[in-house]
Amino acid sequence: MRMTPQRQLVLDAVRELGHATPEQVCKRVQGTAATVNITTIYRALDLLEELGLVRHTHLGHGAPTYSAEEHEHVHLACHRCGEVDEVDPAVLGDLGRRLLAERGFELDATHLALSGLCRACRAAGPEQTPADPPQQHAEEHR
Amino acid sequence: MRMTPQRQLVLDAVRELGHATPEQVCKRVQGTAATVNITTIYRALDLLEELGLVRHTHLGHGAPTYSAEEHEHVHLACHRCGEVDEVDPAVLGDLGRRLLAERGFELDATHLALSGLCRACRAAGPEQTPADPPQQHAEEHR
DNA sequence: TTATGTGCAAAAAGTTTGCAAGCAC
DNA sequence: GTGCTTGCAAACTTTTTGCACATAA
Repeated sequence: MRMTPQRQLVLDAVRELGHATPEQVCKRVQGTAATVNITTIYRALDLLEELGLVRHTHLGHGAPTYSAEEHEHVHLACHRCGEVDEVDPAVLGDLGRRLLAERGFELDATHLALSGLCRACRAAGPEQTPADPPQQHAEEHR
Repeated sequence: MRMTPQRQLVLDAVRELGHATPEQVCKRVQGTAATVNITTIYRALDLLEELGLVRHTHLGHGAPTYSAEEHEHVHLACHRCGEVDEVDPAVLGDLGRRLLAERGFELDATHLALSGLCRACRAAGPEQTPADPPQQHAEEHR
């Protein structure tokens, strides 16, 4: 395989964006090279993932996000507002070890987010339907 | 709202299936009432979720799965074979408490799966491309 | 030339929406 | 009749596939 300009742009975009959906990567790449097709983005992401240069994480709702491999931490996704926080995998303590011992399950903590309510949303109270439904804050970004 | 036959069938299906995608729920319901439309399944699932009778969990790949509310545990999803194991939320130990204290993040451990490699896939070894690619065992069920 | 990579169009999968018809009260 | 519910068709979003053309070695 060759590190083509398109693939390099995709890798750069992933590194710069931190986490990004294929759609967002596409936008970014097209800022530099407008003709690059979304198909190429998907293919490049798959390939870069096979090479171990990027990984993807499921944040809960629709699209997975891609990030550079070096960027390794556990994601905390708020299912009220969609905010994603990042924490050191060390917070998991010996969970990985216990799952391995008890269930034979080898945890990859960075691949999926942990879901819950972020500080801001907890502070905002448990109301299900905010009186003034703040746009961009829909449940799970539908 | 009324507990219509369709909605009852959807709820029953979710309870019987344990975890199921909307598609699977639809198949099941149509076993009893063939004319029920997939649209109705989606609407019923949303509604039952608002009522707190079912919840959905993101297992990592495409479709979310629905399960009955009483069915509460942490999911371990294998990203090699797609198997989903279930464990008692107690395995998480004080993780929830620590995240709350350190990050103000209120964990809902049942909403997202933990991802990793199941015992069987670990035993099968780390080969990326099995010599005999077992169908139904694609990475993340693409 | 041979294999690889790209863009485009179309297909596929999953989900949502609009609307007319049906049913409960 | 009024309003909630359903089925159907169509739209939409995200991702994948087929194919012809371009490009590198």
